[in-house]
Order: sequence, then structure tokens, then C-alpha cells
Amino acid sequence: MGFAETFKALSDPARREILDMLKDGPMTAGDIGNHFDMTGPTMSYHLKILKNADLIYEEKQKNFIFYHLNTSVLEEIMVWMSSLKGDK
Amino acid sequence: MGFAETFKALSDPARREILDMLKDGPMTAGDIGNHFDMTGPTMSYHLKILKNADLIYEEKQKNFIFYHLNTSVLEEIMVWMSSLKGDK
DNA sequence: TATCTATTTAGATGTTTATCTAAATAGATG
DNA sequence: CATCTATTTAGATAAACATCTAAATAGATA
Repeated sequence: MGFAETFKALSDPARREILDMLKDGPMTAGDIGNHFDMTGPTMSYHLKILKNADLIYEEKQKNFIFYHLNTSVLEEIMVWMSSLKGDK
Repeated sequence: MGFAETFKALSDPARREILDMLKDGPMTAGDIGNHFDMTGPTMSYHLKILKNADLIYEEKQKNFIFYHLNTSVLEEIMVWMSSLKGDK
């Protein structure tokens, strides 16, 4: 939990695409995975990184896991970026 | 040049600190390096990554190189982040 | 309860990253 | 022009990362 973790999570194109997909609502791990040419375990790995970075959270429902976007961390990053730009 | 490169550049704490330092005005590679417990070559490596990510640019003056902050790339990232947040 | 479905964990592997030391470049100055 | 100062390039290395296959978990259902 820190900027390093967040930026590392955001540095991978697949992970950014996952976030874009979740913008329209929660999805199961399987449905997310179907959009990529990757194995399940690889998808699971990326989801874990996004989860550890607090960019998504999971909700278990039956034997599915729904992933939700969490944008609160992005707010903090935008504050830092604004300060870099000199916006006080 | 792309989000991947930018986020990777931002994922390192030393590199983020360099950007914070440059917020107050340009600095030479040497002066930047003096703030860190790192060798010159390591500093040079980080500066190159920031430069390739277009987050800084250099201006040669005598036998010094002054590094300047460049925030235009951050704007694009903030636009993407805003869209994730649903700010249309 | 046996098994099917959804997802994760474990372990292996090739690639990328951050760091160092040693050497190279290039401009300024005695 | 010899050398000092500022910085980078080259090459090596340990750690971290992204990916895979095989196996494990855990809940739903026949």
C-alpha cells in the first residue's frame, strides 16, 4: 500500500485494461479472463496485484468472484500529480 | 512513450522524489544525485528513465546538465484516471 | 457423496529492473 | 595540451516480474 505498489500495478497494459473494463460494472474473474489471451493463473496473478494495490476489491457470490473497481487510490495519485504541476 | 513507460518510471520512489525536487526549479544531475545515497551511474540510469518517459527534459549548460520537470504527460494520465472515476 | 465449475496456489522459467564498479566522453581550465 | 570535473556507457549481478503447466481448494449440483 503506497504509490510504488499502485504505479507498478498500473504499469501493465493488461491490468489497465482490466480497470477500464470494470468501469462499466463488476465482472467475474472468468469473464475478465475471457477478454485476454492468457491462462487463468496469469489472470489470477494480475487480479491479485490490482487487489493488493487497492485498485479493485472482490465480492464472493456463489462460486464466482466478482471484481469491482476502486478509484479512491487514484484520487490520492491525482492530488500528488496536481502538486507536481504546481496546482496548489 | 506510452502509459506503460510513464507508470514504470513513476513506480520507483527515488524517481518520484526527483520529480518532487524539480518542482522548485531545474537542477543539475550532480545536485540531484547528492540528495540520494546512490552512485552517479545509478542516478544517471534513473534520470534516463524519467527522460525516456518524457517526465523530465535536459538542458546542457557548460559541462553541466540541468534537468527540468515536464508535466504534460501527467495531464494525459490524469485524464485517463478521471475517466476511470466516471468523470465524463 | 461424487463430480463439475470457478478460481487460486505452487513451482519453474525467461525477461526486466536496480544497482554496482570500471571505463569512456566531453567540456572547462591551469 | 594535460588534466580536472560532470556525466554517461558498458558490463556484471541479484532481485523482481510475467508467464506457463500442474495441482489444490471450495462451492454448486447431479
